[in-house]
Amino acid sequence: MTGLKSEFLQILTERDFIHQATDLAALDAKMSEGPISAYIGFDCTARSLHVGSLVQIMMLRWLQKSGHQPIVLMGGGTSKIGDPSGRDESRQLMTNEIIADNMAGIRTVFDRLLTLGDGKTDAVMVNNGEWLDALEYIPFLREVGTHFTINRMLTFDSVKLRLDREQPLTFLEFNYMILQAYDFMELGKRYGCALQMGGSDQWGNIVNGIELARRASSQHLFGLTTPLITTADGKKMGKTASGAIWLNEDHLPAYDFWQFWRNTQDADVGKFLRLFTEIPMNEVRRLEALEGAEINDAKIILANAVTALIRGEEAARLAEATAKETFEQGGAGADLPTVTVPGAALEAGINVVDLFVEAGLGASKGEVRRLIKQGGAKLNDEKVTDTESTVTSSALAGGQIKLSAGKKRHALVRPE
RNA sequence: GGAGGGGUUGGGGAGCGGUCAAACCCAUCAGACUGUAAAUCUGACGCCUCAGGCUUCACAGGUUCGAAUCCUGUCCCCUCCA
Repeated sequence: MTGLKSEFLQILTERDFIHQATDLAALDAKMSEGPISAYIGFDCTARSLHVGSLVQIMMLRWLQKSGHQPIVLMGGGTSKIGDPSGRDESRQLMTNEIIADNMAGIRTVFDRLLTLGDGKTDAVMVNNGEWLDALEYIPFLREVGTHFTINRMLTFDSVKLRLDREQPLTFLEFNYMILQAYDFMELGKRYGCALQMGGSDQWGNIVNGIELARRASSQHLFGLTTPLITTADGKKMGKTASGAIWLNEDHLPAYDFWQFWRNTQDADVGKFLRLFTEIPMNEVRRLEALEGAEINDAKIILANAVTALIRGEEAARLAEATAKETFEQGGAGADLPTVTVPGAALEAGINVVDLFVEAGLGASKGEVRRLIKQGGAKLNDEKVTDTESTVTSSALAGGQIKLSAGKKRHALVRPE
């Protein structure tokens, strides 16, 4: 993997972004000659992307930083079909309104991380609905359909997996890979896009696009995939108890986002620093070499860097300060989740159990009772022992009450 | 269209008239140990007015003192044949 000339590919190699690539040498030559355009497709099945897409986003960022043009392809058209890759079951079909709304939400991340505009290396956002929605069936079949054999399509993992498990795969979904291939060809024609990147599960789709473009429009395109990012214990990254780690603030508060990175396992620190931050490699190597409790410093740096990138410097600072105050000084940081209760109600006294549920530290009263019985519930850092006890305004400390469920989950209650 | 098999608490999956809020595994949560890590150990894991009560085993009825378990109908899924 040595001897690469282009800055972009050097960075990607050094930071372990590359899993597979088609003709890396030729791509390297092309990229070191001058700027190219490259794209990554994103599904718009939700209003926000989550950390699962972060590797791809970082790649686009590096691409732009090293002087090339990123194209963010929003799957407005393909979201109406649903990628069967990695899915056992068909996705629900989405309406135009939902898709448009989702695209707007997703856009906010790219606004922050890429420079979008009209300049030579300014990123562009494109919706594949632009060309897919207007396709005419017969002409499409004649232009594109002739280049695909069913024999070959059946060998692709996304298809094979479903068939092997004897699960239904609709004709609609079966067409997904053809449309994605078509996307690549169209982007090549319209924007001079020469490279598609994506997760390793996209390899088949990407290769299809390259072949289609070669046969149907004589373009020479390239593909590159990232490895599947798993945590050290082999789990898919980005899932926690409370759900996905969303990139958008309105889906997941910055404090929780920061905590996610702070709680990275030791073994993953180096990998995450490489993939999700722009910290120079010599610094990364130093940080990942830290041992014992010292590696916690590296985790804080990781959390700060990623949070600053995705949510802004200010959000990162606030989250770190709150964490410091809460965990190291046993206090209550300002950025903790806060719930307000009517002053009068607090005056009269609220049952502890109810208060915990109110604060979102338990899904049901039963859960909170259990928490208390097991000694995991704290009020102003004192263990709650009685499920029947009542909390009144006398518990206010500095105008607020701090509730804790276990060591990591905290919330503030304020009267209003 | 015909013949079978099946739908159980987040996932997987037992149970097949009472001893069933329902084994076990995973996930999750808490406690201990730690470093807001991992591993390990312990406990919990439907809801509530919690030593008691209530609602659950696709849905609607029925049989029975008593049903997740038996019967009938409906919906959904799978396999095989056409």
